[in-house]
Amino acid sequence: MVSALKNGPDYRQMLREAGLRVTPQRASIVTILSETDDHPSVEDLYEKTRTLDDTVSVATVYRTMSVLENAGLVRKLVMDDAPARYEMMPQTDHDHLVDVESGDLVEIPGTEISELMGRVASELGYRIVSHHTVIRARKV
Amino acid sequence: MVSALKNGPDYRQMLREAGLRVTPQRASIVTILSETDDHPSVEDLYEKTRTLDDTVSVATVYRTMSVLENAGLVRKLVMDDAPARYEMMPQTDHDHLVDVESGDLVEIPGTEISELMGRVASELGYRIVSHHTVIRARKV
DNA sequence: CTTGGTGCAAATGATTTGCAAGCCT
DNA sequence: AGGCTTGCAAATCATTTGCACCAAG
Repeated sequence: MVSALKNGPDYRQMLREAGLRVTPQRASIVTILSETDDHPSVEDLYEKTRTLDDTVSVATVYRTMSVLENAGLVRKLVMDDAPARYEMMPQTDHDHLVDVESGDLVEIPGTEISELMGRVASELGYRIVSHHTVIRARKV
Repeated sequence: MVSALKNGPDYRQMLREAGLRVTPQRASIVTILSETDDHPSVEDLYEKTRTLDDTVSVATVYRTMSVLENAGLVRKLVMDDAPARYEMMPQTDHDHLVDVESGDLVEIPGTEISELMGRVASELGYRIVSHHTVIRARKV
């Protein structure tokens, strides 16, 4: 999952295709977010990105996440009481579950939940823009 | 839906049964929240409650919501970008949808969504504690 | 060049908290 | 009486923004 090239052209291209300017900061942030398998907060992302590129500021991480979210490249996970977390927009849709004991974020594979939501919303005359669902659960 | 008695003993009792102290502030806040059919934010709640009892402070509304949530008497709806909203814990379960145009909060009747979540979570070895699901959607 | 991006620090907005006084049980 | 609650104001936390400078296209 880890690319050999730091800041490889793949990420730059992804940005360019979305019609966004490619800055070194954006490339670094996307690199870090892409190669991480947990769901980092802005603060996490900031710290990790800094090890790769120390010109990045927190403000830029916030701004970048916002831009990427609007471009549909990343998904924001709104938490109940903790700062938001982010993931690259998944190709295989899934939902999330927070382990209330550990705080871990577990991915729920499968697309059933959002399909059902879409169906139910359309019965009310709506089309889903996004659904920010976080399930709090405890190990059995 | 609107009770004749302001601050009726029904709400005081509801608090007492939950093992909570009954203060005039709590009674007022619960009265307002119970008799409202939208999903007020703390600020909304504070303003409305003030018309009934001007000794209430915002801090107390926050503290009361927190206490009531822990007692399982109210449900907190975590929004994406706006302050949290609250509703009395519904007997008939339902989910929520935010109209991204108007900001309106629409209730999605039915229990299918949370049933599916529960089923899917249990496949991962979890039992749901709570799920705060808010769907952002746009009118068709 | 020109527009948009960035760092820094200050500003904002929501929610929390320390403290002294007051009320519920 | 004694501990939980409250109001007030100050504090915290996450996120946003103004501004002067810099860089991508």
